[in-house]
Amino acid sequence: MTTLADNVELALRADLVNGVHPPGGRLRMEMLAERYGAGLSPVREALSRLYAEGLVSLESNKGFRVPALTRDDLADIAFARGAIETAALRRAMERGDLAWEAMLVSALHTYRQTSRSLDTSNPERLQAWQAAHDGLHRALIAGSGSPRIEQIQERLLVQHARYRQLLYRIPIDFKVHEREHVDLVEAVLARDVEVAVGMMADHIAITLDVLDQWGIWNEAG
Amino acid sequence: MTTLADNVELALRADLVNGVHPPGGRLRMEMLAERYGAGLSPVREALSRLYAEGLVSLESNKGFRVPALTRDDLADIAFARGAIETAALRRAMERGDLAWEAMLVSALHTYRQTSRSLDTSNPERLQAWQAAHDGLHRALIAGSGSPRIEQIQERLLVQHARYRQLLYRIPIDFKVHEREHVDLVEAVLARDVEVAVGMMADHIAITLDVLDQWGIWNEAG
DNA sequence: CGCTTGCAGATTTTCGAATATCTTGCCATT
DNA sequence: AATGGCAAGATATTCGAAAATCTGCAAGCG
Repeated sequence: MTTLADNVELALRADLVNGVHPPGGRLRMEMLAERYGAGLSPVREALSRLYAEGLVSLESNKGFRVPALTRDDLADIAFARGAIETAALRRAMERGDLAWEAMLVSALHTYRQTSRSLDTSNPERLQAWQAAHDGLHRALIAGSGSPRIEQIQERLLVQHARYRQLLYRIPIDFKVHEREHVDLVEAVLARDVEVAVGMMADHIAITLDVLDQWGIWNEAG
Repeated sequence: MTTLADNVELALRADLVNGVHPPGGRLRMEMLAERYGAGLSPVREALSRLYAEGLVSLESNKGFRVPALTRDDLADIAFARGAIETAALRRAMERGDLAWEAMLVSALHTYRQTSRSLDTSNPERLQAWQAAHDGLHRALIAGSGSPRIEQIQERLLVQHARYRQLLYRIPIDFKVHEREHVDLVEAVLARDVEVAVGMMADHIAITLDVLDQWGIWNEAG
């Protein structure tokens, strides 16, 4: 049996990623308690965990807030992801076994299928595509065998996901995006370490470049 | 003004690092509340944060525990540190300015002085040396300009610090240890990226090797 | 007119008690 | 002797109210 705080944490994390609580805004305890059907204690515990995860901010005696979305912040996420995921990928390619390869191929397949039937105006399809995309990134480094690296990556992915709201405002060529991943997995399976790591680094850096080109940051923070 | 939960978190983190609460043991709420002079709410909030930080574990309806010290866990910390700190160092060496260099030299000086007057049986001196050592590692990557990388490193350093208890059971050649750091900083200041990054990687890996050689893991977990 | 001061309402933070869950040991049953 | 169930105590979790803190505004003062 899970505790109430666990449930609230889960629901709250999902809502934060989906922009239900506007970035930059306050998170009033009473409002949250009502929304998630719990008392103040479980809500506060959930927020405390999310605070340590970096998904909400906290100022003493002034309560919790949703961090604003800024260019600098996204750049930082991208840099951290680059560091973590390239190191993890390198290690996964050195020690990953057949089971890992199988998982990777499976994740790629799921991603390609959801990518093919993607329709950004259909929330359900979008959700499935996002899950598949993150799943592929998780699978890529799953072979590294490092619980900490996986946890850190997981958290960076969640933080990155908050920025997808912005990304969908501009026309993305999903074909190109899909090709990046297909090529990357191909290099990984060929155990071509330097090429794969390089592609991973480029891929992670691209999101920021795209947003910069479309001048998103004036309107959004 | 800070909140009670903040104070408890701070005190608890220090105690966990210093082994006041035995690894593998339970952390009973009432006992903690008394020890830190607070009610259950602030204690629970502090524990919730530390849980998300990875310093304590939590099982639903069974409370919090101090994670055991195991070889696998230390190996994981070392790997994660290697990934984070080498990437951060590389970037710091590319973009670090004179202010960073000055900070680095200062941190090295403090470390050398405390190292020289080190006496592992003197808690105060030991504490100072530990602080200086961690400070030097923090300074090394401070130039990277990435809040997230710095936070992740900070947390890994804290988790690593729990293992120092074990490290002090064996005779360490602090002269050699000091030399490693001096050489590393020298390479960093010379902006010799590949050499410096390689030294950093080696340095982080060594702790585990040393503990393995002395067969610590049978007695300790 | 501008600045401080203090009050009222809103909100966060903390407490103490109530509730839910787990653990242990005993007893009945097989 | 082993197993299963149950009750009692210990403990974690949650609630509802009290206490502390912040915010905005208006009165008082220079």
